Amino acid sequence: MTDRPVRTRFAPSPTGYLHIGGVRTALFNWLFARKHGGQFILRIDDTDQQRNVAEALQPILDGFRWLGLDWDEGPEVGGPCEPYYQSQRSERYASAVQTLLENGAAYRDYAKSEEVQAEREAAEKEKRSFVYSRKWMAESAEDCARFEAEGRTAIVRLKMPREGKLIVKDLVRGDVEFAWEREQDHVIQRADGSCLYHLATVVDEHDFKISHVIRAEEHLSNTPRQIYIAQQLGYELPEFAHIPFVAEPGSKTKLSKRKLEKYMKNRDFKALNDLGQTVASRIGLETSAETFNPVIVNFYEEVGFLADAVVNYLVLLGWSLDDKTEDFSREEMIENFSLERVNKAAASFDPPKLLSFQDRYMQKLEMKKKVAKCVPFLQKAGLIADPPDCNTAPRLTEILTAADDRIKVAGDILDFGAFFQSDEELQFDEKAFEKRIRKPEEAATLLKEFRDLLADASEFDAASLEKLLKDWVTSRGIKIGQIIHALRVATTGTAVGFGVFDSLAILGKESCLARMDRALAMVG
RNA sequence: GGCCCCUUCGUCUAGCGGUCUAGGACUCCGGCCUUUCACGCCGGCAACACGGGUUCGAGUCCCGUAGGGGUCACCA
Repeated sequence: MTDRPVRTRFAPSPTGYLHIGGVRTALFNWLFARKHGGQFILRIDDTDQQRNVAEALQPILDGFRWLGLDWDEGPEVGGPCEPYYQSQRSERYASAVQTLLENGAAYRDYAKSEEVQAEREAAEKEKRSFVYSRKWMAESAEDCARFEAEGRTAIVRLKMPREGKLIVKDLVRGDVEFAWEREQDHVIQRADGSCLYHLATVVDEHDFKISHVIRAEEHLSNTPRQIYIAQQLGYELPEFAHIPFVAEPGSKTKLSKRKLEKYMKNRDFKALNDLGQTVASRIGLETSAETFNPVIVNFYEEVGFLADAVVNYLVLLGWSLDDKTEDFSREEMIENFSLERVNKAAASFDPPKLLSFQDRYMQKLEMKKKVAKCVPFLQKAGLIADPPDCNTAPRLTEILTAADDRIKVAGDILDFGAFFQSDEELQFDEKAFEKRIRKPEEAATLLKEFRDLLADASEFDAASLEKLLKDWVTSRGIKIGQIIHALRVATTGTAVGFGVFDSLAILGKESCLARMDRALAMVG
């Protein structure tokens, strides 16, 4: 470990959405920086962006904000190392290329891409590993002139060592050895002067004074060339930590946003997705599989997950403290995080486990906050006014109290839409109505009898109603099951939900009677 | 295919030579609770990839095999 101030970074591409695997990587960077009192920096990889960057970046920044992963430097907040957008840093890259050229660590190459491709194929055919012949390498101004006279244009390649080895010291994996002869003369600058990723990354890391490069393991094999670039530029090397990637559910393959169709065949993934779709359709959210699915973090926000639950789940994907602790507050996470305890093997994304964290966090959430989380969903569904009137909070509190653990994500409040609809609007679930009201012989009669009893009730709280019904059931000589299901369907429209007496009390006498009358009328 | 990485219950993991008849969590399966649903509670199934070493002793160290994965761009 160096004694440099700790500075970590995450470099999202402005693609319009935040990938869950990327978030896990960002989280580890953030945690490490916070733990060591350092800075967490966001750099934007927008070099090959055709689209509107600001627009495509917004969901990503929103995602980070929602998760509570604050960045010390980067877009919107600025910082001493501006600019943080790669597209604005081309001069820095170009000057680094110039230095490399002057050092002899890079050269102008006049080969046409077909020519290099041909060499590559020939090598493949002979089953030897490909090494560029450097046939069109310009070593002097004369060479350049000669090649240019042939109508060729130059790109810049790294002049990589062709013997010896490099040991990459990795904080997660230990020492990893690479042979230089396997490395290629990678292109670092195109004919049009634009620079490539590896060069840009190394320059940025130096300019931003990044002390620890914590990234997914797919970058491990890129590390030698980056180290070479840094060394040739005279940069102090950062520490490297290659963390395992997040894998597909039930597989070790890297989780990707492109393989949704495959994931949908996974029962658990599909269930999570369906949950999201249900909420989305109830709030009239237009969704496309591209931008709204469980691989994308914004999905969780839209559906009403708690950021703390998502983060807690994610931190345990590839990291653990001990053999039993699973729940961590943000402070505890920061306090306990260490790269030494990061695993080496890929961890697959497991929707049920995420859901269980969400359940637990929701159960712990204080009522006031729960109410606040649910309000926007009711508004978007058009069930309450925006801004809410003064009845909303108390009523919602009553409902949430009665609903208890049944609200797993904030969007689940829409399961109880019946309490916000007018008596006339209430939709009866056809199947439930058939099974509980129309089909049982006595149901309608009993419902009518109880309705009249209810009409005379003086107390309309849950406890009184329960006593009322139970006494009546006893005196009438029937079982509670013969009336209670019909009662639920008649008043809430559905066969499932929280306690019937709570339901009646929340609805109030007037609504109960109106709804029961409607139901009875439907039986005919 | 070359190079590199990885390998404990279905999944996330604990385990850093004896405390492992391998622990926890999620899932799953029973049961209890119960007016439905959910929660909760109790119980259960389930793993050291394989083969060699080293050692008095190996899930833990070494080597090999197999399997999985990553990477081999004028993408990032």
